[in-house]
Amino acid sequence: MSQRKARTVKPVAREARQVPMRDFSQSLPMALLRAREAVMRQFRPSLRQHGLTEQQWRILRALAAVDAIEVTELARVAFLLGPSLSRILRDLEARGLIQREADARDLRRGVLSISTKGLKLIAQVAPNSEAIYASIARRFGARKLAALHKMLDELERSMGSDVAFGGDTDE
Amino acid sequence: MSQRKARTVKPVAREARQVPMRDFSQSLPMALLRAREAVMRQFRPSLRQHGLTEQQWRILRALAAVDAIEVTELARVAFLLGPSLSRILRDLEARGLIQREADARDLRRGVLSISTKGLKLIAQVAPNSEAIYASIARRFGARKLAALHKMLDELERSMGSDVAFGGDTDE
DNA sequence: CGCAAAAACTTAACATGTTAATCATTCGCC
DNA sequence: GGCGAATGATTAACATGTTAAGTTTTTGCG
Repeated sequence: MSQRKARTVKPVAREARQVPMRDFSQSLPMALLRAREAVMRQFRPSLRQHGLTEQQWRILRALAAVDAIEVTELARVAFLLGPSLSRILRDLEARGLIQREADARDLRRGVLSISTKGLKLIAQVAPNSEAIYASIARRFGARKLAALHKMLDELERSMGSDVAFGGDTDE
Repeated sequence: MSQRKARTVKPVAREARQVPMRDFSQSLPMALLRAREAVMRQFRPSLRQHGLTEQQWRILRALAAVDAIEVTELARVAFLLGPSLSRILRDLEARGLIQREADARDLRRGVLSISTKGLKLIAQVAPNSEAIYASIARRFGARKLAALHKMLDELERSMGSDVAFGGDTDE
């Protein structure tokens, strides 16, 4: 037991593990992740039945709300990074769910719109999706839901669009 | 202008696009995603400087808080799916940041612990990370932050561990 | 004992997240 | 007009999310 080199790896002793960090349970990103996952777990099966991922669904919904939209603007609205959006658009276009053409005034810009087929798919998924949302609002409470939305919005605003703390650059 | 087949794809007319869905701005998953991203944007650069991803950091923190832990339990605590965890553990072990051995009583189970090297890395990152967290708490308000945590926890609980609404199975 | 079912991981396969690099087009300016 | 910088979008490369399938070891039980 007092050998200098143990045959099996031994955990570092508790006294040596004292690390200057708050507990995991107080991690804000973790709390947000857990809450979001709990909500998405309700929606995913329904979307999956229709062959859609969460992100694809976001894009279709965003397109259904407008006449046409540019790629960059869609990325902003659907909250997706450019590279992810590029890949998904390629797929959705191949499936005939969306249409795309170049902006005549600026050939760099792509203009997107939803297709009739895409609209039909939305019409199929929407009722179920709305029912799930209603169920969530009922269980959690519409009042509290509104309050939560407000706080999340405030949190986002208070972070600003920049990074607030540089810290030890160290190199 | 009255040709039956336009040479360029035309957006579906507005009247035909009326879809039975609430607006994007009221999407709870979207609000949670945006808030989380706003927060994570503060932490990512610091983690990145030390060659860590968000998930790797979660694992190291979780390991630092205990003597040793099984893979499945770590997945639960760090909120990662098994396959993701498997990959990350392989990488962290190769980098010497964690240790692993098999449970002598049940060879299926892997027992993990953080290494001295891992602890040193945590000690390097933690101060910056804590400073960022403090900055967030200060900007958003400690009171509001606690209230938000409470609501997120309640939301998660109200979703339950199951899916509450079956919906149109349809096939 | 022996063997089918369950449990704990891991691997596989494909979609998305994330940053950096690249490509094509347009803009600003001389 | 022409050319370097800026812009819009895509591609590349690697990490993780997500579901299904596979592997190894245990369990439960006839």
